[in-house]
Amino acid sequence: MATIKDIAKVVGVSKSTVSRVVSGHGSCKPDTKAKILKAMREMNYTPNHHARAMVTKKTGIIGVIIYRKHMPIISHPYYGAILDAIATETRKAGYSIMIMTDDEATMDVGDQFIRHRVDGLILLSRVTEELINYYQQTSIPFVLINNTAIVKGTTYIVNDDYQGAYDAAIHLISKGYKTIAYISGPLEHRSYRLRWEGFQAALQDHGAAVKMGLTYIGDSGVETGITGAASILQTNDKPDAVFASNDMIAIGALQVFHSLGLQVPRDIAVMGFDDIYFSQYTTPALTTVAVDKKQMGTLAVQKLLTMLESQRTENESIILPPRVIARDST
Amino acid sequence: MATIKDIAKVVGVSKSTVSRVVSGHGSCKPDTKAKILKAMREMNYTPNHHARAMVTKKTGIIGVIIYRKHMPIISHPYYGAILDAIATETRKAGYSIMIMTDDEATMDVGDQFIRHRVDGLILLSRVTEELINYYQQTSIPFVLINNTAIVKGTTYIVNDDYQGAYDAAIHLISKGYKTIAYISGPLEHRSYRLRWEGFQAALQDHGAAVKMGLTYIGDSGVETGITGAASILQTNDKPDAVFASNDMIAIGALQVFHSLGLQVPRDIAVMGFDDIYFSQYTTPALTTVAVDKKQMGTLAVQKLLTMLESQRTENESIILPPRVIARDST
DNA sequence: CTGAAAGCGCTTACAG
DNA sequence: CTGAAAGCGCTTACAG
Repeated sequence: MATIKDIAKVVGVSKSTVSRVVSGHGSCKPDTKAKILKAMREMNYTPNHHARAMVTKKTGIIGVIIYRKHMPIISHPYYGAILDAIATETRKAGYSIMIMTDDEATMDVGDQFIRHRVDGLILLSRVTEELINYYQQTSIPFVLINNTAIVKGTTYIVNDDYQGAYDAAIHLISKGYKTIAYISGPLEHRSYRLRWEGFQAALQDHGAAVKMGLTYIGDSGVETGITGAASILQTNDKPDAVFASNDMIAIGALQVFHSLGLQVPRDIAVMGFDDIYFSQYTTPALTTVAVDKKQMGTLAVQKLLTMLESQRTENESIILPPRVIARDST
Repeated sequence: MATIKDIAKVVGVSKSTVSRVVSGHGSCKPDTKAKILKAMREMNYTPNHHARAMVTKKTGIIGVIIYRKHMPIISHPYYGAILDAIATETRKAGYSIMIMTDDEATMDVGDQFIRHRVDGLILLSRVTEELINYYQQTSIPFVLINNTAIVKGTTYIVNDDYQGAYDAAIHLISKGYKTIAYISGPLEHRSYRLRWEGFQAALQDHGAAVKMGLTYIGDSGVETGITGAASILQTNDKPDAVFASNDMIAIGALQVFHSLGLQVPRDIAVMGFDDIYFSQYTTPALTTVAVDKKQMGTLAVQKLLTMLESQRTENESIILPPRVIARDST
């Protein structure tokens, strides 16, 4: 692989001069510049990023960590959509991304990123307080997306989960449902807890019209929807609607009802949360609360880039407004 | 950030000695080793990956490029699943991955990876002959997954698309369907072309029992299924089954039939290809041909790692066997 | 077991 | 406009 030194020798100039034309910093006489450019092309020169990173202290890499309990994760319809936005936005800004996933909330992926001296970090999902404290003391700038824990002094981007669930409940109530069951993801996670609280608040505010059915709390996957829906059906007080705290769960519920011969929404309505890609293609199409996943990813890199430019960490909390999408399952 | 030099000074030894204990190469007297380790911990030392890469000529990074026409892509249920396997397997081997996507089949993402001096590359999907030639002359080892073009001298991993489509047709025929329509992704891509050929071959081999319905060729997304299904329904000779060359297309078709009040599979059967995660949750659950996406990703990194260890590029073609998954849509 | 030296491929003041 | 020098943080023979 050709180096700056090789091409300097061929052209008959110093490495410094070659470096100047390669990087574009500093001036150079037009015709020697032309000669250098030509040699670069002929010798197939490509700058060594590591050498450059060593001296400039900038790597142009931003690390992305997804902490989550269960695989698969990159392809996950929620996080994957955020990743897509992150990939697009970083690329636009000339940065590269390095992605790591970790099922345990450990620090060794963080350690990897420190070794690589990434310019900044974006952390998704199960980011605990302990983890945040760890990253804070590494002094590398980071922004959080849909973090589990809130720690002050950090910049994070979340969806307004409380409001979204509140709105969802209102939607259901306005449709005339009287008994609403609730299937939830793990309440340790901020988002599921807020959804749960927002939902309850709405029901309390409309106590006369509606009552809470059985609540089933499980994991965040389809299986939870399956077992949850099954157990809900066994109560004496059968609900006429079920709210699932995410679309995966809702999809599981949909399947159970279908296999049991129940008609959705006639026999029982189903509503989800997140608006993942496939929710529009379920049968019936799923009513849900849309989370602006693209915006989350895009804003995260923009905020991070701002921090990198200004050389200092901000602490800003961005709470994105959700939106009820009424489709055919309610 | 503490360097090897800092800790050498504190402990009172040379950088060389510190380097030896950090890297584990070379010997060191137990108690000076202990002192060094202690200092490393106290000073929060983390090796600089770039400095190391410079001298060892190994970066421990493998680049992953997904060439595809349309976004989103990381979250794509087919490629995302492969990415998950790649992420898991590389991590297991102590490598990091850097992911880039490109909607145009250009070389500049390749250029980025050369700058980073990645140890190897995994290229997914729309990898044209031109692109492969380009990567071959960079002399960086790579393996292809589900590549568009086949170029000899390369290592690639594909699904046996011909056989899968053949088997799919047999499945449909054995179920007694008489007229089968076909909705296809772009035939420029090897996989769609082979699926198309395999399907036709099976029909020819069983000419007496079945005939081909309308063929609709479009893109690879859900919309193609929607427009394709709609146009198929307008033929005089209505099919009693439709084969979609991927699950996304099948899902689109399913939706159209549902919205038109047709019962699947009673009025018309639908079969897909790929077995993406959501296919098991459609209504009715989609009959499809499973592609071993996890295996594709895992084998790709294993093959690449072998090449890296042996210091030479292999050329091996791995054709994974597909498997018909009969569910409720046929 | 340990240190001095050279070098990986670049950039960045500093002179001229 | 251009070059010599120092340095980024490591590793790797080579001596001792």
